[in-house]
Amino acid sequence: MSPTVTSTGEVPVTIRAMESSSAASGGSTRREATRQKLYEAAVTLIAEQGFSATTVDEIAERAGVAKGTVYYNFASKSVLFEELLRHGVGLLTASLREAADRTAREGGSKVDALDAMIRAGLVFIDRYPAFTQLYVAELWRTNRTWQSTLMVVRQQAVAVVEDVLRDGVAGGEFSEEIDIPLTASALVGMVLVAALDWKSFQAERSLDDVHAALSRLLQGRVSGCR
Amino acid sequence: MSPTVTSTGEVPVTIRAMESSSAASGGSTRREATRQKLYEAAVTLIAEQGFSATTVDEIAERAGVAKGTVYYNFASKSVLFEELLRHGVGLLTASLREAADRTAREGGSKVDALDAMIRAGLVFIDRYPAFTQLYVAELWRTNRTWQSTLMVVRQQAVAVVEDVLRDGVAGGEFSEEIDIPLTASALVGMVLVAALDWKSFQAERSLDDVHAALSRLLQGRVSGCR
DNA sequence: GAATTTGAACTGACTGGTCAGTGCAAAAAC
DNA sequence: GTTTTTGCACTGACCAGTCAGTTCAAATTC
Repeated sequence: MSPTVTSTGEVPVTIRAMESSSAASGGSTRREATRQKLYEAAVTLIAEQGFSATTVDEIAERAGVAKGTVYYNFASKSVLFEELLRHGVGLLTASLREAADRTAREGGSKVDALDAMIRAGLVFIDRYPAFTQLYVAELWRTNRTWQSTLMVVRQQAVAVVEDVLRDGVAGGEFSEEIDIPLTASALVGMVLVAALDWKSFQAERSLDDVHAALSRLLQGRVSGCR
Repeated sequence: MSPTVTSTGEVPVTIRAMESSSAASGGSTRREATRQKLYEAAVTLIAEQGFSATTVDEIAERAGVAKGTVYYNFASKSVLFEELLRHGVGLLTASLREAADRTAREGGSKVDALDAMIRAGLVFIDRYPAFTQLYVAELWRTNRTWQSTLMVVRQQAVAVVEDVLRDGVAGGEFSEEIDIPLTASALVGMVLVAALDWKSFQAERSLDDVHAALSRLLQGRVSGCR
């Protein structure tokens, strides 16, 4: 399930896997290609309409595949959805972690790491807005069907942020008073909501622009300080 | 028969209103009380399951009312939902605005106003977690059905925050460089996501505790800066 | 003040339609 | 010759919305 391997430096966008993956590395079976097409079809439709309102026939049609194929590849509609969730969050966490690691490697501070992760988050949302939408829409639902999958998947993403905060506290860069899980949530929320609003209501703005605004907020440069 | 009939929406408070059992809170009419029960039933179910997965039969049952009553009171399932949205966001914006005004009246700064609004937001989410869940889940959906309602309703809430930021910039308290709409979104997101995580995963914590953590983040006291 | 009327509010069985999932024989693809 | 995909008919559950009929408190009449 690991995304494409990044060999060397050079802004390694580890994300490509979500789009039509032609041959390249691992088991690029025919089956894998079909599943990929189904993911792509499903993610858009479910983001637009929600899980229940999206029919399997629609997904198959959008993917250009027969309905039977859906069931040949996935046990059920909800299994398709769960695997889609895991797939997408895997890409996101890999990208966040990569940003944090790169910053560390380059000797940046923990604030730099957070800033790099904000950017990585924005890049991800820019590329996969539908997935992000869908994720947010389902995350806090009390529905038992996918609750366990969602919990796991949420924890994966938030944990990356928490790790950076923890290191920052340990290294004296952040106040010992901060509440790590809550601050991590709040930071994720900040990026998530700002980015979704960006995509939904001011899509013309550049990523750099949005990033700059969030950076400012992160560093408390909004009110007087500095 | 009666002076009570009105062709428009206006529900006149009838003479016997005081005597009626449910005089206490909002609803004075019988009809109003029923609608209230339906709102409450719908908000919980839709937050749990999503709009499409929630059946009208379920809503009626939970409200202790016959299915026909739902259709007597609302033109359709989605009209019920739209009115529910408007209703809830009305409560939220009133509460935010009240917090901002109170701070201004007491001579607080704009940061104080933002802080008071964060608290008001937390109090709201604490009281109506289901509504908040549902709101977040639907807000960025690309579905055409209620997009207009959602846009209006979103703007109402965010505008309150934007106003405070604008005043703060005008008064020199905030940097002129800040991007008002984006910062407002980000702040809303910060509170929203932190609060939802609080309710979902660490429900035992106190509101003050959560508020303190977010205050710290707002004032940039996380990283070194004072 | 008892009897009667009125109509808004409510009820729940019913209908027409939709959709997840199945089954399977034949065709492609590898 | 095995794996994967196709196409399509079918089923049984489920569900939004309807409608003919019931309830009951207030208004009206006598």
